[in-house]
Amino acid sequence: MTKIRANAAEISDSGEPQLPTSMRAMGRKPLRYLEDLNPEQREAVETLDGPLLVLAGAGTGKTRVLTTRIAHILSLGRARPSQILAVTFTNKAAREMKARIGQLIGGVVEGMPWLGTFHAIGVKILRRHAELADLKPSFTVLDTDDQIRLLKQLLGAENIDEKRWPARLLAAMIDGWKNRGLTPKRVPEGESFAFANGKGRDLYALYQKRLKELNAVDFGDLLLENLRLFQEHPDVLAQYQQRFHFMLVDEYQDTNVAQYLWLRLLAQGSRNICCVGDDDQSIYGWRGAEVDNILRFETDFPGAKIIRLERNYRSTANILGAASGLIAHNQGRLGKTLRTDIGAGDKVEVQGCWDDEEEARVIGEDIEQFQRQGQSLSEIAILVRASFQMRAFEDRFITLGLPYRVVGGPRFYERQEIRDATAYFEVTLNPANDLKFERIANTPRRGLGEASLKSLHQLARAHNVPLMQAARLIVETEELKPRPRKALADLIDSFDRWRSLIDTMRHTELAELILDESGYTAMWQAEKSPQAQSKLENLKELIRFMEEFDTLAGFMEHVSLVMDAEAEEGAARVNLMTLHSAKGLEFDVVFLPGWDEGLLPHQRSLDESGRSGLEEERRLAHVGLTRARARAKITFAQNRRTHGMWQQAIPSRFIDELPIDHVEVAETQGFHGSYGQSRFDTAENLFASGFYETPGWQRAQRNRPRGGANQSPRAREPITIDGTLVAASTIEGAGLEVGTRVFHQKFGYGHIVQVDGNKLTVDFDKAGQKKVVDSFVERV
DNA sequence: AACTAATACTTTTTT
DNA sequence: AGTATTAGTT
Repeated sequence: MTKIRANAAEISDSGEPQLPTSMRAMGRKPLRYLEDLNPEQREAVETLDGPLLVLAGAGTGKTRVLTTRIAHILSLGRARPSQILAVTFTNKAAREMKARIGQLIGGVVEGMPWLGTFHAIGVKILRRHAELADLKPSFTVLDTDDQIRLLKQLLGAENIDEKRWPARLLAAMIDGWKNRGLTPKRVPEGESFAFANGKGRDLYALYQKRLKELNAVDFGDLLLENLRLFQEHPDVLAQYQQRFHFMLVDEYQDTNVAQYLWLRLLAQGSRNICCVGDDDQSIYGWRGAEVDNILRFETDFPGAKIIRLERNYRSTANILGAASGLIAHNQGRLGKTLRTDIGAGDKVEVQGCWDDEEEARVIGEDIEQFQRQGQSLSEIAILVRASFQMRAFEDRFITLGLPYRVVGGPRFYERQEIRDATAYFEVTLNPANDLKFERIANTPRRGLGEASLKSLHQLARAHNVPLMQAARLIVETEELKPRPRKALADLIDSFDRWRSLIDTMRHTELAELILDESGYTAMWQAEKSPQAQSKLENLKELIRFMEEFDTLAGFMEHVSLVMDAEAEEGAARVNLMTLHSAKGLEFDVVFLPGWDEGLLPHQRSLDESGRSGLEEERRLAHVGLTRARARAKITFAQNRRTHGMWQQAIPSRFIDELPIDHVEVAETQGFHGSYGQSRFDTAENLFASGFYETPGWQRAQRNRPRGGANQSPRAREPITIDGTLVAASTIEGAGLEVGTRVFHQKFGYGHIVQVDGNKLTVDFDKAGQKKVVDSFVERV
């Protein structure tokens, strides 16, 4: 078989003289890279034609399949690098793929122009056809800050009380609509009502209008505008359909509706789309990811082949067994059986603690123990559900003198000083960028306060010109008091001067000049707070990062999309992070603290999304367990401080769902709580008095559909766009529609005013309008 | 415009 | 409880 393929490679090889020599050289070798794959992986790499879904469980070599597949396509000469579309979610994943393809084909991967994040590729396409989207090719991409700032202005102009209707909420709603591929016109009436009594949709439309005026897009637009471009200009779509001979998608379970539609349009060309993902690792439902996308793959892409990667190369049998047993409790899944050859290993440890402090103490001691055994600290991780849990560990590690690092946290580009600095650069390049102008107009303080900016805004709106233009006008008048007037005039002069230097001065020098002359560096130097120093360091780092680009404009293009802090590899440290940021990573030893009911199945997730929320929490737990190679330890606390108040906690139901054979309940030292030796004793005692007794939980249990493993994970109305079925699933709890009279344990009687999937907006007779989950109400 | 007092938050996070 | 943002005061 290898031989036949090798021949095929040679034949097509000669027909494709454009291939780089390194790849051609590879074609002659009998495709050695295939020999390192197991049969399923190999099939996934070699099944090139038609739609393919690779269900890759945790640790089964997902990235390897993806990268080898690309190498394979190239070496067979089935496509040139520029004819392959490969999308990931994060820049990190894209970088890693580039590096690994480089290793495979020997050398740097030049000319994989279409390997990148959804957003990066979206920008690229949109810039090429900006005019068709009513934009100039130089459009800017707004970050979240700008987005909020803009919406605040809009709300102000519309006289909407920002207290009652915060800009953040509107931003989240608009984001949600964009994630679902909804333009303002298509926003359902009912949902529009959820903001400012029905103004939601109009505000969205207004916001889009302002974006166009500013020649800007937000993150959501990158996909949405692409979609519109493709739908309204079939010739453009056809162009890309013909270009992309092969499409590869990483983490398919995380795609949202807009991304899905985008992929589907493009895939109508070659039909060679390969999606890799794991429905059991879908943990981003709350930000628009549709598990249904992966569950429905066969329907969406008729004739699709599905390959399961079930051989795990990461964890011991006990860890895998525990994780598999846990995830088996989920109903809406395609189902996989993970195997490993690594051996049984140690059982998963479970230990109860008195409170979160003891939890940190116990884990700290364990880590020191491992350290004495020669375990590297960088191979140890603590994975928490919520970031507030980190504090107890940080406190403990500081007293122990145990080096640790917090993974995740604010990204480099999101830091205040970086945003300020780039705002200066942006305004230098593009004076019409009002949002950035506003951001730095009075930073550092130069006497341009609220009042001055307000007059400026008025003038800008009256003349329909950018703020910078308005500023030029206003300094010629008596409108402002002398002091702000002078400050503004100086600022305009400065920007003009900086702009005149763009072509002559080296961009890094210019950047330093701008930060110096604007007084921005001086501002931080004058501040004595401990953070000021690190902010100055970050600014230096920013300039260093700029070296990698040729021009200021080139740098700015990348800044909002591609920049993030690189993890400095120093001395070995214990890793502390959330379960979400742990996805895709692996460690020898993993600690999973806080498996408390209400924290690991997070209460809010349960409240807001009912059973699908519970299942997502279970997937989160599963992701946590499968990060471990050799050892995993789960802990829970009996007492936990929630917003200042001590509260009793009970062990997570997930602990009881772990298969007993793979688990060992640890002796608790110094622990004298109300529970005995067995975790089941505990659970039973707590069953009698705790969460499971609440009416909501019981009702949720009762409404839970039985049987049918093929049940969809979520009940909701089908989503259609342009009559295209986008996300259909079975509709449970039928009969719950607008107008239906319902009863709720806590809120009493009311009638439904809006249905959004399993979320209902109910107007209660006594309690007023509330959002509730369908399983918590009863028809009356 | 800058300080202090009061008030409102508090799951997860990428682009 | 603790912080982060905002409103009110000087």
